[in-house]
Amino acid sequence: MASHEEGPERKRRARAQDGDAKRRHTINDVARMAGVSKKTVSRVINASPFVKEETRKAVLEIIKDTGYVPDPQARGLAFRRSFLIGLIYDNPNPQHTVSHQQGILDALKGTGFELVVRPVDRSSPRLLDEMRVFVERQKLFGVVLPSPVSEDEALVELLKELGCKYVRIASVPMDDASCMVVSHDGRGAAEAARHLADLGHKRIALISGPPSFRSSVERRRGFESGLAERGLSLDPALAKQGAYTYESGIAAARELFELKDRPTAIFCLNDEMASGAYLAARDAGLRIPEDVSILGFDDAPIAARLWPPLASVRLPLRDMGRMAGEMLVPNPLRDTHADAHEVRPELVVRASTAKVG
Amino acid sequence: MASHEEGPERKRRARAQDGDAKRRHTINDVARMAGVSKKTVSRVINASPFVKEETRKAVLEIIKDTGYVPDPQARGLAFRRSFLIGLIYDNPNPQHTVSHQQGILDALKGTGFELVVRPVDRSSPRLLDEMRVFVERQKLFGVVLPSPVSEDEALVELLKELGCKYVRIASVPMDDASCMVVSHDGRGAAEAARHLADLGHKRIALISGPPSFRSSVERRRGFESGLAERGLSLDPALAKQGAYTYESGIAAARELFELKDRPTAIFCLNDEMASGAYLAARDAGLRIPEDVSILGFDDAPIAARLWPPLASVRLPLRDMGRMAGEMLVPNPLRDTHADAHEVRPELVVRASTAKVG
DNA sequence: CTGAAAGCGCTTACAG
DNA sequence: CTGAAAGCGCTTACAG
Repeated sequence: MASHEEGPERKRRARAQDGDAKRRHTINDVARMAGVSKKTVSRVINASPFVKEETRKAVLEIIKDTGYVPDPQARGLAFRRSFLIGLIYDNPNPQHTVSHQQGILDALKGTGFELVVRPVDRSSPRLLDEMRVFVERQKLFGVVLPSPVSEDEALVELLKELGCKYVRIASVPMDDASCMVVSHDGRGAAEAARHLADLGHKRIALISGPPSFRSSVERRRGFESGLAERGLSLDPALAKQGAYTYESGIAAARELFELKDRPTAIFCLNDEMASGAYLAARDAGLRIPEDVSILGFDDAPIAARLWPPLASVRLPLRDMGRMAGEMLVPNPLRDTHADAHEVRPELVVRASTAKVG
Repeated sequence: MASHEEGPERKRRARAQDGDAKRRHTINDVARMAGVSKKTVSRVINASPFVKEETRKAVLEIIKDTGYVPDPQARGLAFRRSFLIGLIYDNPNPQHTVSHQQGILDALKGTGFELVVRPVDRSSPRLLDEMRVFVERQKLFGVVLPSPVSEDEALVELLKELGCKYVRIASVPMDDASCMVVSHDGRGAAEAARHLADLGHKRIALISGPPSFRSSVERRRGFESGLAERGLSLDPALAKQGAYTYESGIAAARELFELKDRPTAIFCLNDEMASGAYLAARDAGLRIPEDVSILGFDDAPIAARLWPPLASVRLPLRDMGRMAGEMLVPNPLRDTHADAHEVRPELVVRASTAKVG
């Protein structure tokens, strides 16, 4: 025997091996080993204040030594609530989804909660029925709704009816602050407008997204207010509506380039459409940025890969996901209402914009 | 009273409303209404053959009328197994993750299984410990391992030890066919090589990924065998190793363009590096495809947005995810061992390749 | 083919 | 501050 291995360390090993062979420990094992009732162990697990400090310590030590982890299914069954967070999304942009996911998981790490993903078609007539079954069957603890799903008021009503917590990620406040992460897309768009104006551009065009996306409405509003700050306004002839797609960006930009008095700069409300504008500019024989400045939104991976690199407005997607996750899961260590759950879009300047010729 | 509302239809409504107000129905409600024991209802739910057809029908009707859905937590607790499928990924490419997710969920739709996502750092020394807790605590029914996580033999061993089903998605068979979805990246790379050779290129360069990615190894192998089919071979001076990143693509392509006898075509083992090669070509004053043909792999969204549009090898990611999902969840309707779980990469020809000048 | 009993691993009342 | 009993909604043996 290694005689220097004595005292608590040895006891710990012995306990850790106890039953380690087959199944994991249950609350009963822990209770027995700690010499208390399972109810007391339960109180410790759930951080009940009604446990003598001494008892708590003893139980916690056993928990640590045995590596005991409460069974989420059993807890969920008794609680009538699972430890699952749902991510309900309908976004064509994979980067958004993955970044949000990553952020939510940052927040969930170590909490015992897991993330269940659910892509949906927000225009489907069966959406609400599907969501009802999803939430009820899984007894979801809460859900995260990125835009544009976050803009579905009927879905939000359903969640309230089902007693399911939710956090809406959107470009503008549209609910109680305690269940909103606001990205203020409008502020980013305003900054974009000021940037172009400060480069001397007067004829600045806009290619917007579908009005069914609140983000497009807000970005446009912000853009116009940014222009106004510089004493400019959006010429209706220079306002084109796209569909947030590459093809729609090409078409809208072509129309703009065919104008007698064509714009010297174009702000596209996402990078996909900006990519389309690149193609249209090339076809029209226009150089970027010498003949036309182009600015996008999202700072998608593609932005930095285009030539010239596309200036764009970046949203901190992962941070937004993390905030949403933190708002959903209980964490006594965190001052829940400390900060407003808002983020600031950031203008990333690249070579696609320049002083007006 | 609406006297035309009689018979089964009325009974159905009455039953549907029964208790509909508060909670959802349980197995006990269904048993009582069907006049059988809960065990019999359980047998129907689990498609046991030991139920009289008549009894089964009666129970199924009640289930349908009441909208009863078994509680997955309770079932899981009794089964000692959850109805959750895990997706464990470590892939810098969001498109891969989202497409795989979508495909897995296609397969899970209507089965009652849900997908829990888990990004990991495959180089972390704590990976195995984390995975053990994840799988054990959630009592995962099974997991999907896309590459490069699928290449981690230690992780696979752990899953076996824990009795957790798994499906590995990889570029080449590396396990029993019943737990593999094979994408045969090598075949796609061979096709790429033949394509370039058939355009008359002799000096074809390769920019590979890190050897720690099996996909890179397989793509390279396939590329070389494709060259061999055309009586060509890879000149070691034209083989550069990248890191699957944009920057590494720039650096590798620059080296190639500085060679006295530079290549007339470059095959990049992913589109990120091909984007880098575009930049390097521009800097070197080389036109694509007139001076140099470039071909990528992945057919990422960026491929069609670059100028000129990048030819690339496409993998049916969503199909691969769907296959993995189908292999994991039990489905009596499907002939599990019917098809080999393999897919075929597809060469997407675009303007970035041309006959050698 | 069907059912009564016991149990999965927790928690909620309810007592002390 | 602590515990014995009952229950969450299912399933596994075990009987018939």
